[in-house]
Order: sequence, then structure tokens, then C-alpha cells
Amino acid sequence: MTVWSFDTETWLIQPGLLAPPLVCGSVATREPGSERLLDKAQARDFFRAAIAECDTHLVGANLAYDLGVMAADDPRLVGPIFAALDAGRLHCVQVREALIDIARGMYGVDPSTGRKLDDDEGARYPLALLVQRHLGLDITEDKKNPKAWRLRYGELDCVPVERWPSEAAEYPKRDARNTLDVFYQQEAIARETPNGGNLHAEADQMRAAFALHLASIWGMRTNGAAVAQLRQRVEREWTENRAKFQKAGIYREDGTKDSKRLAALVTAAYSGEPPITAPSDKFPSGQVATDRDTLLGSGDALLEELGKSGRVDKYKSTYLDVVEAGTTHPINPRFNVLVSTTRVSSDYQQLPQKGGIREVHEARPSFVFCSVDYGGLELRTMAQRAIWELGFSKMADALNSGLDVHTLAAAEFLGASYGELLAKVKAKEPVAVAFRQLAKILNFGKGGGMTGGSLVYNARAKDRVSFCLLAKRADVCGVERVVVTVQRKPKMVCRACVEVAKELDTKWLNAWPEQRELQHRAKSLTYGGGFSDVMIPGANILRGGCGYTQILNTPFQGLGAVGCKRAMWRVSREMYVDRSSPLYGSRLVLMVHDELISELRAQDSQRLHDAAERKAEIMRQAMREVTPDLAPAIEAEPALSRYLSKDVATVRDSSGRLLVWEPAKKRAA
DNA sequence: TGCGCCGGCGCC
DNA sequence: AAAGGGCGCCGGCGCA
Repeated sequence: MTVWSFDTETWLIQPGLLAPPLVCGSVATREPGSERLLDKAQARDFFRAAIAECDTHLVGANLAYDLGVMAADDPRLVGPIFAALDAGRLHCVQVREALIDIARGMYGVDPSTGRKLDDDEGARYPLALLVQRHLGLDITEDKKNPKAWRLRYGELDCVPVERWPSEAAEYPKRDARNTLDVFYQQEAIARETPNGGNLHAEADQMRAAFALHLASIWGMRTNGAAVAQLRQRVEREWTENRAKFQKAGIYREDGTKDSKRLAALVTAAYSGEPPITAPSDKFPSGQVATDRDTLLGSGDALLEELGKSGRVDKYKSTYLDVVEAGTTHPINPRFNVLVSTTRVSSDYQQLPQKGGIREVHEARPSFVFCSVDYGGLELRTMAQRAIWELGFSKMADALNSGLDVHTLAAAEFLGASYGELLAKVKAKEPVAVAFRQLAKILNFGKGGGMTGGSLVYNARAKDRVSFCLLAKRADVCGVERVVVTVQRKPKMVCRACVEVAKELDTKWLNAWPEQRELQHRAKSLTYGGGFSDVMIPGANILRGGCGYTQILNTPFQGLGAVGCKRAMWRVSREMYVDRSSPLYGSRLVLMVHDELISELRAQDSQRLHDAAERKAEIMRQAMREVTPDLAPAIEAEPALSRYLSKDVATVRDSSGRLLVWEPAKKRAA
């Protein structure tokens, strides 16, 4: 087996251009002094041979980037790249570092300070950090320096390497050397780390990383007219809001927010005892809270209005410029393939459901958006985890029988029969619907360790259910307030409501007795505030240093991610290299945890139908493999649309043929 | 002016 | 005894 490190230097990344033209390459083997600079032709020759050689492994830092560059340089290499990834011959020191750190319970943490690592242009483990950690060398350079050769290789394109300044020629060689040295250091460290530092999972993560990078390169377009309309509406609302609250001094003349003034107003509204935020290093006794819930509960008309005043600030600052850029270049979302639970993170995973931001994203001409998401994925992975750990799961039984687990838990709360309650839910009887809604909060939250106080807070914050009214204890509701901790922050809630919530907790555990046992185990593993390791099933990735809630949460969240990544890889492979697949020529654009969004090539309606069904079938199949005991309950249906929207639904004609969803026509005024 | 921290909030 | 988790991004503030 031969191991080479491989790195490319390219023209600059630009908006819409994430795989810019190649300029040169560099390689190294383990042999000291073996590092070499390759001109463009040599880099092509080297890569073409190495990627096809089944005994050769390539190591890179953010290798997915270099793979994208080489694939764009010569599309004939796409097939061999997919094959090499399938064979597990491609490695990335950043993915490896994440896997090792997850095993140690130190993901994204600087061990010397205990603080979170800062992202470097989206990379949590930039090469400079790894070189510092493993080789003790400082190769950080001035980021602002526009003369750095790192940023100027475009200038050297087509200049013979013999005439390059020595600095420009040395830099790639140094990176290739360092990358391979880091790789071998990681090999040694992994051997000493529990579960081998999780490195057995590297190949899976590399495949996911490449599929995601291809999605980044492809990107998404937005509709110019829709963006213009959006901007007009958002900016009008924003201006109106500013004007409304400027008088009270919450906003200054220049439009910026006066947070100190707002805090003072909140303090006054709460008669000097305002809700406070979680204690931190800087503020050991917390700060005055100014979140929406605090404002809405302040009893002050203006503050309540501010709490209700919508989210246009966020829309304007976070999304408006981005989606506008999408009218001229593809928007390139950035993905981090591996966070501590094995999930993916991205800067483009939290597009608001409301507010019209999604809707400006339009499929390219001759493509159609296809979204497929798993229904109730984490309930299924939670049930699978229970079966593996305990040998049984009532939730799995219910799901496999096709029962509605929210109605089932609600029936337990009410002491009603499932059939009876289901009929009432279907008839939209308010009490039945409300209790089902309540059960949903518990089903999704309690498996992760949520307690009664948080339940009350969540139910209230989302303005859904009043516990005391449901429990016919309105007489005591709100009389006494108590502090509970919700996501590490203190919150005031009604004591009587918390009592009701505790009764529901017990009934919920009666509905799903496996959860009582899982909680018990998590408690004993963390007795006295201790930490424990937990295995993420499916990929057998060990996550170290977990507290109570992480022990409960990580396995089912991670298992879902493992299945989604596997599905994503297979879908992408057919899209890029399998000419016999109806998916060939289509492109993945986004992964949002339990959902894959693509642009399907739409030559004709039959082909479109086949592609969408194929994608959903691959997704169901992949997830069944990682949740074998829930196989009958895995659900994933395709929905087609011209633009993104939370309203998009599966639409079929009478013969079952998939149709492109269209919004309901507005009734004439 | 830049940077780190914090609060707040968007999504699953 | 107590406890959903996971993220990323933005603006404000305070300090250098």
C-alpha cells in the first residue's frame, strides 16, 4: 500500500465558483524530503494515476476541495473519485481529527483553554491548527496579507515552475509534508484513544463530505423578481418597526438597537426583578433577559408589542443579501460534515419556514426541486436504540403497527382508548387535538431528557397548550412561580403547571416503558454529575464525555444522521456516475438533517417521476439498513416543486404519477 | 477598528 | 439533584 499526501493550489474561490481552475499540485510520501511540487500537467498525471490505482491512498487537508478541483478540471475523473471513496482510499486529516476528538469528548474544543475553537472560514480544524497540535509548528500566517502566495496562485498559472519565486514553490510542498506528518501522528494517537479514535468511520464521512461538497459547488439560484419583492417588503416592515420603537429609545437615531436601554425597560416592567440569563464567566449572576418570552410576559404594552414584532431584523441581516446574490451567481452553501453527534452542520440549514425567504429559491431551468424527508425519523431511531440496548421498545411496536404514537401517548394521558381518541383527533375535536399536540412535545423532547419544567416552558413559549386548563386546575394556575432550567437557562414558570407536567411525565413513561429504563441507566452513568462515553449506533462512533441528556440524545440523533449520510452518498453516486439510473444528471443541493433536497433533471414527466421515486427508494432502503427493527415504519416520500417552501407536498395524479406541486390559488377578493 | 463574548433566534 | 440535543449567524457591548 502506498500513501501519498496530495494538495492543489488554484485560482481564488469566488461566489458561484467553489472549484476554481487548477494551477499546481504538491505531494509527499512518508520519506523525509520526498515532498514535491507538481506543475499543472504533472499534477493531472499524478492524480489520474493515483486515483485509479487500487493500492494507493491519498491524504489531504480538506481533501473534498481538491477532489472538486480535479473533477472540475477533468470530468472523466468523477467516476474514479467515487470508486476510490467507495474503496476507502481517500483520507482527510480534518475529518480524522474530528473523529478522534469526538471519541475523547473534545470535539471542537481547545484543550488548553477548554473553550470552543473558532471557525476558520467554516473549518473547525484548519491545517494550521492540526500542525500546531501534532507537530508543534506554527504555520499561521497573516490572514489580511494580500501578498500571501496562498491567495495568488492564479498569477502563476502558465508560468513555468522554474521561474516561480521560491516562496511560492515552497508553500505547497510544506503543506503536503505537514499534512502527511499529521496523518501519521493521528494514526498513533488513534491507537491510544478509545474505540481507535473512531477512524474506522473515516471512509463513511469522506463519502458524505464529498457528496456535500458537490452540493456546495452546484449551489442554488434565486428568482430576481421574487427577491426584489421580498426586499421591498422586509425593508418596509423593518423601517416601520424602527420608527415604532425609536420613541422609547429602544432604537437610536441611527437605527441601531440600544440593548442597555431595553434591559432597563425590562427591569422596570418586572419591578426590579427581571428574568435573567444563564450565568457565564463574564456575568456570573447573569444579565437581564430580553428574549421574546420575557417581553411578552412583561405586562408592558410597548415591550409586548416589541415581542410580537416579528423577525424582519433577522431576515434582513442574515438572508436578504445572500438570496440577492443568488440572482447572479449560484449560492454555495457550506457544510461541515461531522459535528459531535455525527450530524452535518451548515450555514444554510436554517432557512426560516415563514417570511418568504425559502420561496425565492427557484430550481434552474429544466430542473425541478425534489425534497424527500423522513417522517418522524428520530422517533424511529430512538426506538431502534432502545431495542439494541434493552431488547424491546413499545414505541417500535406501535410504529411498526402503523399507529400514531402521538395519539397513543395522548390516550395514556387521558386514560382513553387509542381508537376512541384517534376518532376524536380525526374529527378535530379541540381537547383531543390539544392533547395530541402535547404528546408530540413529550415524544420529541422527553427522549432527550427534557423535564417537566422545560415542558411547561416549551408549551407556553410556543403558545400551544395551557397545562392547568387541560388538567382543570385553572384555580391555582399562575399563583406561584418557580424557577426551572431550560436549556441551561433559568426560566420562571407556574408551579401548578410543573406539577401537572410531572404527572404527564409519569404517564409518558408508562406509555413507553423502555424510556424509564434508558433514563435510569443514563442517571446511574452520570451519578453525581459525572460523565460517560456513549456509542452512536449504526456507525459505532464513540462520543466521549457525555452528560445525562447527551447520553439519551446522542444515540438516536446520531443514528439518524448515519442513515441520512449513507442515503446521500448513494443518491449522489447515481446522480453523478450511474448512467443507467433515472437520477443521472440530477444534483443534490441541500441536506437538512432528515431531508435531502435536489434539483432533478426534468426532460419529461416520466423521467422526473422515476428519478423522484428512485431517490425516495434509496433513502428508505439506506435507513432500513441502519434501523432494521423499524424497517416497516420507515417513511420517505418525494415532493416536487419549482421553488422551495414549507408548504410543498407530494402530489400525484389518479394513476399515481408524481406531479409538480403548485400553491393553492388564492380566492378572489 | 478589530476581536471575543454574549444573548437571541432560525432550523431539525 | 438536575437535565432535550445539535448547530450557525447576527448585532451589541466592552476592551485593547
